[in-house]
Amino acid sequence: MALPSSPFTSKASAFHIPAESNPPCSLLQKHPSQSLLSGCKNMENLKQIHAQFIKFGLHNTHFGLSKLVGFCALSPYGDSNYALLIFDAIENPTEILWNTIIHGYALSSNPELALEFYVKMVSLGNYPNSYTFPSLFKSCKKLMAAQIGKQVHGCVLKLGLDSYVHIHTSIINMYAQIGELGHARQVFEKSSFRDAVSFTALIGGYVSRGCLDEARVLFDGIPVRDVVSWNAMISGYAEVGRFGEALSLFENMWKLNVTPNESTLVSVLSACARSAGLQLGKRVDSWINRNGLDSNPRLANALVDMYAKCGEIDTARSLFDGMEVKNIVSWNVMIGGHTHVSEYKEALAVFRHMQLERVEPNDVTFLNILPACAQMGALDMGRWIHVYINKNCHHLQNSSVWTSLIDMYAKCGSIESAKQVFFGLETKSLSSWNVMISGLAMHGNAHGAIDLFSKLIEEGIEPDDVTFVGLLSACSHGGMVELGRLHFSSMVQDYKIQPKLPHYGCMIDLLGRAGLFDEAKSLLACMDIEPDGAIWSSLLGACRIHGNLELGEYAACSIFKLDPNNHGAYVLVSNIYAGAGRWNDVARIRTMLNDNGLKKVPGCTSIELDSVVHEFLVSDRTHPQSEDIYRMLDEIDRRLEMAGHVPNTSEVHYDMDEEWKEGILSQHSERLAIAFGLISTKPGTTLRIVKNLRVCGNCHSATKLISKIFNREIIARDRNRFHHFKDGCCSCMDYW
DNA sequence: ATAGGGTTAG
Repeated sequence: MALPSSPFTSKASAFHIPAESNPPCSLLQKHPSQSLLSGCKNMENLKQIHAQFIKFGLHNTHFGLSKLVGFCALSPYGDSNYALLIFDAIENPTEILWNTIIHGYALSSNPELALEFYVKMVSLGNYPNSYTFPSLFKSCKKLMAAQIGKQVHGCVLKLGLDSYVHIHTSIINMYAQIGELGHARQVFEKSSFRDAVSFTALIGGYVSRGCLDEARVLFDGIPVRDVVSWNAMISGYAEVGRFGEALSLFENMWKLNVTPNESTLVSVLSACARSAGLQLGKRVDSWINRNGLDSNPRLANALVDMYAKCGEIDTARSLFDGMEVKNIVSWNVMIGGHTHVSEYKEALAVFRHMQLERVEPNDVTFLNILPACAQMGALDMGRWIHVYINKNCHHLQNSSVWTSLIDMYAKCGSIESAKQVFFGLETKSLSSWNVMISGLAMHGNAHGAIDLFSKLIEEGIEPDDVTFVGLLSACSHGGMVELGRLHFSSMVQDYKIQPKLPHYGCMIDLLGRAGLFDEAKSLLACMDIEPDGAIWSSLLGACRIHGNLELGEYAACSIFKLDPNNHGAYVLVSNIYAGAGRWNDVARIRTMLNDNGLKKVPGCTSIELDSVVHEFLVSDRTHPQSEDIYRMLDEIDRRLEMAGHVPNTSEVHYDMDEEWKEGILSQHSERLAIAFGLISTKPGTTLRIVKNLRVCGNCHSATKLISKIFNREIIARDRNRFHHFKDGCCSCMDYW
């Protein structure tokens, strides 16, 4: 096999190469150390190549140095400090070297250094040329420095360089992205040549302002469109949620045989993801496979996201599991995918996996994982994230993360920690006020929620509809009829906020619980939207408390029209019949339930221990420590009995609560979780449990006693609210 | 040899 001849043997040695002159390129391009640069993927490698350059004397040539500096300054694998090190050692850098360094800084996260170096370059007597200015405009754009940009534009005109196509386009791009669309348009129209690139630069300005129709007119006017023009338009439509137009444009592009590239496919898959476009998404997937692009990390991420958002979580998961290289986006995609379809346990598992692989989470990770912690009551995990953020994210700008943290603490039962985060915030976003108010409401601290609302008003912040949901639910949980009415009418009259379903829901719940059925009915009658199942359910619940048979039947019928399989409604209406002694009707409902084969949502309670969430179903024996748990259950029963607790077995026959027919009361899921908590934690530790259904009356009174007997604070979240059990009492004052 | 437009997760 013939080896390629070295440029420095025989023929090459005929050339005399002076140290400071540029040798013929043809020779150097063939040199092994030269071709190594194009395959260089990290700085270690670069330093070896640098050594080779020195060995062959290339470090004395501006050509060789330009190549080295170019890699260090421009490559994503480079290192601008190393570039500067080489650059500073050069006695008289050429314009090319200056341009390379300036370009490198323009691409970096410190684009102001590009401008600094430009000033230095000129002050040392070098002349900027057509290669210098595009980097300067890019820097101005990144810095949003309109004034400096205009000054640099002035320099270009003075030097007569404005007709260079690269400069011309970078000026349009700068003005377009900096909010000076008029200037961009002017430069564009004054010039004699307009190609796809300059068109697209201008289009970008319209797109970033959301002016898609103006952008489209320009796009349609491009003489010869290239793939980037298509991408700009497609991603523009996708960005503002005009998915149909984004996707039909993509179909057009496909028909015209323009080959999509990575950017096109990423934008299209994201549009599919956000518009449930599974069919097209699958076609794109198979195209990606056919063209061997399936190992492209960005495309793989986009595919996982698309499948997850289109409901094919299992396809998404198997793609994710099969990915050889996972980056932070991959993990976030996957965690978000599970959260999106309410698979919170899976989301937490993926996050734990990510921790084990030592992948650093970022703000998007937190925004995806914190709601899963909140849902599952995974307080330890939530705390870990909070500590992590305090330790590692000093420059966290994303206020939503703080809001999510407050929400997580509140929903995990740690309202004190929620308050600490909230009051520690320097700037409080409206959402942070909102989650804090709802959090206090959830915990039954109605006065706290109402006080906080007053504070918000005092600070001159305008509340929104979400604020009022929290406020009204506080009134409802606290049974504050007068205040509820007041705030409801103030919302409409003073703040011009149209009540939505949740607002009506709170009011009807409030009025119903207080037995004010006439007022509840007239509110129902004047609603401008159809009441939903939740509203009828709270009315039905109120009817049960007050034994209102007639309205209860009506509410139940309304629920069955909307949702014939609503198990809870059958139970409630049956309880109303039982209370009125209408045993035939009780039996009739029970038969209906059986005949319809209605499956209730099984009651499930979870408790977190050392960042692991343990879930229990009624009479569950699947837990590895089941034996110990049941031993503890017996102990609890024994001590409850000693304390005089009488299980309400006589009522079980007719008072069908939500865990009706699920067997022995003392094996309800919350009892198992509490028993597990008691044997797994040190005496005195607060137990936090999360139940998916409303807590039953029996367990409620039992838990009150347990808190006293075992001297434990027990914080229980049920479907509606929190119960803080302490010293034999519950914070809900038996009102839930 | 160094220079222009579009790019993903919430």
